[in-house]
Amino acid sequence: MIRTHLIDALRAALAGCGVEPLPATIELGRPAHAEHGDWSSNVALVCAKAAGRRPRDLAGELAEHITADPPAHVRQVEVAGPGFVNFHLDDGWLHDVLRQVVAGGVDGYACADFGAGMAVNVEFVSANPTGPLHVGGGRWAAYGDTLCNILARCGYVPHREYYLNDRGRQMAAFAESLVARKQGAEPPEDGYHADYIAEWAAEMPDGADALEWGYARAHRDVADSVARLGVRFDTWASERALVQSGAVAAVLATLEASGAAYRADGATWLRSADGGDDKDRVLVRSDGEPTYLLPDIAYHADKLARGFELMIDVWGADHHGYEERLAAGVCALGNRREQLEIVLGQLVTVMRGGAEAKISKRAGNLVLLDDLVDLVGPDAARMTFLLQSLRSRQTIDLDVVAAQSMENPVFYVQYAHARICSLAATAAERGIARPPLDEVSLELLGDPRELEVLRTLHALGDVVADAARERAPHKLTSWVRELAGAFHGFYHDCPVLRSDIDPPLAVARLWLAEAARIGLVIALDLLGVSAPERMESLSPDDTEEAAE
RNA sequence: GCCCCCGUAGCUCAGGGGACAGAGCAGGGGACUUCUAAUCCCAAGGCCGCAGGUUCGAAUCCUGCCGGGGGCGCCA
Repeated sequence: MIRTHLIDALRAALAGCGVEPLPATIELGRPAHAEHGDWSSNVALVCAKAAGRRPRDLAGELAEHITADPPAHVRQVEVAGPGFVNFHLDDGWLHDVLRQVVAGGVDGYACADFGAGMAVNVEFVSANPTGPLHVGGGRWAAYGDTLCNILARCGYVPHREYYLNDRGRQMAAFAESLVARKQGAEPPEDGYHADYIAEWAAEMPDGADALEWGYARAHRDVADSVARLGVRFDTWASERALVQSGAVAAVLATLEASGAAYRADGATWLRSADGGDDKDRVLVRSDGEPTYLLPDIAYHADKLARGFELMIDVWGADHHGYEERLAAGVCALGNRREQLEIVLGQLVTVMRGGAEAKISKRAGNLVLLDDLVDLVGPDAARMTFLLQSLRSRQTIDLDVVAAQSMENPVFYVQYAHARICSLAATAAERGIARPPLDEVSLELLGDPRELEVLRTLHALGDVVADAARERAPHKLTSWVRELAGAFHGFYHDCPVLRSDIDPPLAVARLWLAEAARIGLVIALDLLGVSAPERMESLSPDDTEEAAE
């Protein structure tokens, strides 16, 4: 809105100054420092060379043009620094933001449509169905689910999928380990030695097929664990079903027929080196068994066959080397490289008792996602995973997390929401209703705290869009913490229902709080964190007890 | 040896071409006759790993080093 108007004004000014060709995009940003105005453009710096003028001179001409016929809310246009054009606006543009937030509401504000209905398959977690989910799996669960939420808000149609590697060597080793424990024996050397195997073996009915029973047990366990984080998969895709349907064999035949696969040394190879990989890779071993690669290619072909235009796979960084060979296989089937996008996340390191707990299900010493959720609750657990970029490694020290769970940023944000609800409830008790927005004197909102809330709310649309484009949900986490901070500051400095506050100002502030509530709910919903109406888990008494 | 990620305040991390680099936590000092102090405010804390390069402008992009993590199988 405001941004488009300013950019249009800049474009018109550039044309008026005889600059051509006009730049394809004109950047407009919010300066870090208040004295640089509300909005700022570097367009004079960017265009100066092509326009044959000094940046500050060009900026000055632009400022003159715009000042002659300023867009709505523009109070002053000035040149600053090396040649920035800075816009100083009146507060009205922020009052417009309040109106936009309220008009859009939880369902309509900060939505985008650039996804254009594209069907996107997002595959995440996909841990082998041979045991409960490790803490690290929670990172992928929280990330993938939130990414889907954000994509949906931008017009994509996301589909949450979990790929079950439900056949092959790992499943066999898992079943053998269950059988061994059931008989009171040690699992095989390369089997699963973690404690849960013994527990599950004890649950397993006599005469049960260990592989089938264990598979179902693990599948259910994983589904329950992610459900506690609010994650529900649309599809649990089965590798075994893919093999049994003949899809894997069909893909192999297609690859061989097209010459993308060839036989050598008794094995069947994919010409992945042609597709950007370091070297060719084995599809079928010389003993006739397929490697993981072949079913994976078939699986991704299957996703496309199901109508998805884009596949986003969320992988741990330890699978990094696998990306190019899979892409080579997918492309060898005639698909475009852009249809497969791999998001690599750095692994979670789990600490317990001062030592690193291993991730391997086989080695034991497992720290489960359920353990973390038991310890801090689903909201804090999910927020913890969403605090950081996937690019940086995350260390979760269970001892620290437990000790500091009350300091988790999630409560800071939830408290802001609870305060707004409490404010609304008190207003209702006192019979103070919010009149329709167009009858409210929003121009009374001019306190820096009030304006900061509105400025932050304005940014939400950009934050959501950026988070979707960059596959970076943590940007939303950062934003919602900012909004909560802005609201807490407002709440502290700007009384609403106090007797010395004039009714017109009180209702304007009530509407401001409502707008903040809408922003908080949008972001918390996207993050998959609850927005409670009151905070009950910690009373002041508990604080004192906790301090003892 | 090659490939990917990271290195920013004491700690955990944002920022990933734009102006004087931010937040939380820890530590120091202050604010509750209240709409919930799970809050707010002030002060302090930085060769943005190092060295070059590109640019009007580099924490940000490029190259090379150093340090940490991960990966380079007819394993999964």
